[in-house]
Amino acid sequence: MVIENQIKASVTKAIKELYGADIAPESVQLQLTRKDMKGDYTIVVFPLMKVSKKNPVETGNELGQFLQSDCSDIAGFEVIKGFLNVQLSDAYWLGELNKESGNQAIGMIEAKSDSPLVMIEYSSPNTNKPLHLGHIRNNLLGYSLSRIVTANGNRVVKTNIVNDRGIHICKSMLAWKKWGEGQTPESTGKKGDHLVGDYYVKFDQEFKKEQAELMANGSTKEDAEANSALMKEAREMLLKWEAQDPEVYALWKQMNNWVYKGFDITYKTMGVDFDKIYYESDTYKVGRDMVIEGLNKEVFYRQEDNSVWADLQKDGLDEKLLLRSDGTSVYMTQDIGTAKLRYDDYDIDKMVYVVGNEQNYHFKVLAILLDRLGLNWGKDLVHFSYGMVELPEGKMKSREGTVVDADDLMQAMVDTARDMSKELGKLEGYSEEDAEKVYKTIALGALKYFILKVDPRKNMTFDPKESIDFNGNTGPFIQYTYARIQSIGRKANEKGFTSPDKVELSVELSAKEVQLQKMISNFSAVVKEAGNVYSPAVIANYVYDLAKEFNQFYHDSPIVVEEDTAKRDMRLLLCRNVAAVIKNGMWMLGIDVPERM
RNA sequence: GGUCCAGUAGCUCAGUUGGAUAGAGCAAUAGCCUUCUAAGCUAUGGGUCGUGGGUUCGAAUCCCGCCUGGAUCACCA
Repeated sequence: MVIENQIKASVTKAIKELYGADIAPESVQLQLTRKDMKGDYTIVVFPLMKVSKKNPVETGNELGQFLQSDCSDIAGFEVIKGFLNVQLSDAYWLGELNKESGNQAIGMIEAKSDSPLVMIEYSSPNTNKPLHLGHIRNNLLGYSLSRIVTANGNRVVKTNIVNDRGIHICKSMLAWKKWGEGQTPESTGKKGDHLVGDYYVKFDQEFKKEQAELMANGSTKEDAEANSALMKEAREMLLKWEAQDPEVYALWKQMNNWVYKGFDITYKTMGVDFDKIYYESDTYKVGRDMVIEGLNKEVFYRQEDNSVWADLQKDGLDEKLLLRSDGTSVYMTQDIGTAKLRYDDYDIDKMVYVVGNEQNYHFKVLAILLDRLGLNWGKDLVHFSYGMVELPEGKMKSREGTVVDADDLMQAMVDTARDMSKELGKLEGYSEEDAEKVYKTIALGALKYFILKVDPRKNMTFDPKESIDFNGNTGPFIQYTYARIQSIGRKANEKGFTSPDKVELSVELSAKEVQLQKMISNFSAVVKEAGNVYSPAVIANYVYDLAKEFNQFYHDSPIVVEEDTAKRDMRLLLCRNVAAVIKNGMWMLGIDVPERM
């Protein structure tokens, strides 16, 4: 904010004139005053005692007096212990209010054609089972990040790498072939991803059965695993797939398509999308070529058994396998290939991978390898590393059936939102269809906010009971605040009050009103911060605080019913700006706000 | 064992470029709807900020040791 620089400059000047010392304006410790104290900005006096050679209170008072006469926006000050609290004039805050008047894009910077291009990868599902709670966190974080990065004035490409090949999908295919009796999503009425997931589970069950039988007949665990006929069949299927055996390939395509159709529904419900989707079946060969190229350039080396490695010891890491001795590729190879394709497709300035923190090591290695292979953004790639989602009873385990399915969860949230809304008697006069849209907005708002408000780096506990709560620090609370403001706008219109563009600078402001305007003025700094540290949680917490603040203001300040025209205008404009900030903040979280709820 | 991350109220979480009396929500208790949406507002109780040292005018925040939990160090993805 401009005012901050002004105050810092003024403090610098004061130090020069009062104590004859030179200090750098940036060294002035300036912060927003604690909410429970009087004042707007606080200057920490302690560091200045060295040059003032006086005690903190004296220094503070002298400084305060100087500032008040030097800076016209400063209306008063107060020194408490070693802190100089400066109070800005109402006129200053009203000026700030007028400045953002009618700005729907408040807090957002528009990208230009030469703005940095940021590619964000998220979601990255396997095609052998439906999406679950862990994927939800990934998708919501990725999508929100894309919005935050956009709001910071960058061009953004959202991308998804689909892990569509490998032994896991062969397991589902094999199980379907053996026991599926030709079932399809159409014949069963099941979502394709769930149907395929069922066969993945089926494979595992049959495999376990087989293992138990082998061990009952005297095999050791190791032998049983080595002699598994099922596993052998799955591996053979993978080889056939790699050789593009027509039958296997056709089945693979068919089952993957079922899954994609299912995923599309889930993504749509979740409200996320992608600009460009990559498939591992297209990228793994490119990766192999890249590794061979690196081998020729002697960036990598080949061992006697024909496997290819990267030596990372001078980077403080180990050696890393890139191609198996049989020439097939590993995970790392595929990521190199995907990176190469993206590099060719887009003029990427920055690449962000939204992937769980269990892969920290992988991305550290990937960054080094891409750099060695000459991809300019490789070294600076961002691994947006987020923590796991745990349930109150511990980790999700598919074997124990404790995995929370994404579709089920979202459906349950919508049902709860509907019940709650009907019970509260809201949305009377809405058509069934419109009401249903609002239920969905609230349900998804609750889920998204619940997940995004937590610092992404941390593991989080997901308690279904809590997530479905719509009171307190929740998405619906914020949505409700927005709807409330919209309602005020409608009431004002009914009474014929046009929302003003400018308010008079002579209006007196209450502490709450100043506080609200202060928060609005701070919004763009919050957006910047969120962009710098890649954290939707920063936005989430800010928007919550703002909504909380607004509700307090709302509670004891008449708005539409205020008789004083100037005051009413000021409050109406304040409402409008708060609404715009809430809407934009929520947009950055990928959460919609309803006009009524 | 090496590396990385985390530990804050009964529960879920904020707060770390060092600043004032560590904040919210949930849960509990007590209030507020014949003026703008009560999915709201107000009040009360609840803390050795894992632990022991250190640096400093000042430490939840920085440094070192230790304890606890998690991740990772695969010719798995």
